[in-house]
Amino acid sequence: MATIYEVAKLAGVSPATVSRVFNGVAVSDEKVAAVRDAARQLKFTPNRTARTLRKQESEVIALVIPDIENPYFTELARGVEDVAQKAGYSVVLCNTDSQLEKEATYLQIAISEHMAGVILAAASDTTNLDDIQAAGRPVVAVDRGTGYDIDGVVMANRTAGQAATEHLVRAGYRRIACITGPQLIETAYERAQGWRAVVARQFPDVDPDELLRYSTFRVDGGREVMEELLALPEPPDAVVAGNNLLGVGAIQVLTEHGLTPPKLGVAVVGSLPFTTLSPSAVTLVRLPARHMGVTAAKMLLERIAGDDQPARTVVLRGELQPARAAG
Amino acid sequence: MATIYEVAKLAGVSPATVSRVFNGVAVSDEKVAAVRDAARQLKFTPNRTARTLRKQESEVIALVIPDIENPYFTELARGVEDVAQKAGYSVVLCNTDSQLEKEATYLQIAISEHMAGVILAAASDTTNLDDIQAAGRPVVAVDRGTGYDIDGVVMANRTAGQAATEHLVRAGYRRIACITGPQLIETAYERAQGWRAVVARQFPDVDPDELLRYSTFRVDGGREVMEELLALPEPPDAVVAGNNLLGVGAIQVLTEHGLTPPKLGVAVVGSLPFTTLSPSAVTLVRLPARHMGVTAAKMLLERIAGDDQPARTVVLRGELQPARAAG
DNA sequence: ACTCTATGCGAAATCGATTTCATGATCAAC
DNA sequence: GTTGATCATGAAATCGATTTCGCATAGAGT
Repeated sequence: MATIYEVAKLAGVSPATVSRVFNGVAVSDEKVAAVRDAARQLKFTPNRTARTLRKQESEVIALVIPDIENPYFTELARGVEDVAQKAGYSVVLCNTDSQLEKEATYLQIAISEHMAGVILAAASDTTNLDDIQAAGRPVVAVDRGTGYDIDGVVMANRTAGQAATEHLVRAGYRRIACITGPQLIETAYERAQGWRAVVARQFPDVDPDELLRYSTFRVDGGREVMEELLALPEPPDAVVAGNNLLGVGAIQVLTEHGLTPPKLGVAVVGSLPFTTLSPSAVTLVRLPARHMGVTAAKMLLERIAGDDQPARTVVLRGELQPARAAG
Repeated sequence: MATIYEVAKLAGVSPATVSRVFNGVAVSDEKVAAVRDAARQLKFTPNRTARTLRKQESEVIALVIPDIENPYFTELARGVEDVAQKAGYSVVLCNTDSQLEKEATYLQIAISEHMAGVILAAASDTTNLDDIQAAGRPVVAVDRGTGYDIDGVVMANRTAGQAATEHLVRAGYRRIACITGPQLIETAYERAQGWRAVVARQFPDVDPDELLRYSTFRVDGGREVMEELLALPEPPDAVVAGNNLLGVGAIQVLTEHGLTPPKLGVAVVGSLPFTTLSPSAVTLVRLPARHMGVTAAKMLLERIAGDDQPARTVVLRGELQPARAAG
């Protein structure tokens, strides 16, 4: 690859002038022409590494997420990418598998690669952001909080859990279970709290804890606890799934048991983009994951540009999509 | 962030020695201790940008794919990530949306950021790799060829299409359609060719072109052409879907029409990780996407390490998973 | 005892861009 | 016509690591 020096020599100017041409600083028309010409001839592309080293900032943002195989997060990623790309930034997608150690590694890399900023769906609320804050890199939290006072975009989880449950109540179900993710993950906990509030009000004689299951936010987790629920002496007649993958797992198990929804009512907090049930027999509270990504990316870009207003938290609401009777 | 100079000063050695300590070059025990001590005190992390500039190579590899929202590619990404991460590399995930222009931009970035190599699922077979080859960066093709003589990992697409179709024949279906991706994408074309071979042999009186539909590799594409097929004067009694998303779209439409498989036979080339049909009424030819990622990453790492044997192509076979009778 | 090699280590060059600083030219104002 | 401001431009410093080069010391070989 040609360097700025070679371009300078061919154009008969100094390297400084070449740099100025490419950065929009005032240069006489004739030199601009000469430089552009030389650059074209040599197929010059500025070396981003050198530029980053000198400017102490790169046009790369890190998106750190716990599970790249979850469509919820890829949809989020998609939103981030669209905004970033338009602004001339590229996105490094970092998959942590919910492991704090992997997450810490990626955050270190973000620092030592001088990345412009980080969008983080934290593996846990004990994630340590001291170093990256000390490095002055902006961080925007998505989906979950971080324990730091930083910008964030989250879903209205409690409301979503509530809406899902209420809809099942309206549909006539009387014994509504809930399966959700790890208790330590706030999204899992809050959605369950939404469910709990409705159940406690509507069915005061039911012991909520019997019908509540914490699991992983994965398909196999959903399968496992759904089996447990069905094996109860008095099984539920409906279930609220705390995220998309749990929903998939639960529905799989139900189908295996001949309890295809709506025989047993199912409401999912999240979307099922690849479901083959259609028109859906399942109630969804669709979460605007892509919109979350877009919002977070915009906020991050503002911070990168130097905005230092107090930290903001944006809360996005899910949208109830009621089950239609199966066709 | 502390620099190597500050560490050197605190440890009472030269910056060169600090560098040597961190790169495993011979240094006396006492100086090693002093340097490590100083580094710990200052929380020193080497600046990767400076290192990349000097070494002309970074520990980052680019994974360029056409659709990050397709679980097939995220599974692939997962395989790449696992291998890369273990080898100390991080992965930049670049989503091209099958647009040559976006793809070209990302390839330029890979060059100008001195990335160690690229794993590429090309947007089209006209992708231009001249620049990146001139830059001496290794490229491994995945899923699809590139028109260049480089390492690659592909699926046995024709065989997969054939296996899917043959299974439908064995299951008694007589009028088997095929929906696949854009004709210009070799995976789409080859899978259709597999289908065509079987149909031509088994049902010589059928005009294959009437039952073959090229579309996009997306859910809406599958929906659209499935509707078309059902509207035929003489509709098919089974269909082969050329990838996972087409399969999802097709099954959605079938469900809407009350033709839930196996009423109308469905075989999909690919996996349906988030399907809610279970035990599946759908025949799958599962493609080892993750394995493809692992293989490609290993090949790339070998090239990065300097291996210059002739280009290799690895072909992976799908695995037939017959539909079980619905429970 | 006298080379000869090996080894540890610091000084300085290097990677390729950006940016500061100094210089000379141009032009307006009084 | 002198002063001052503005502007284009080049030389050189800078970002922070790695690496070459050369020197000094230590140990091996004859």
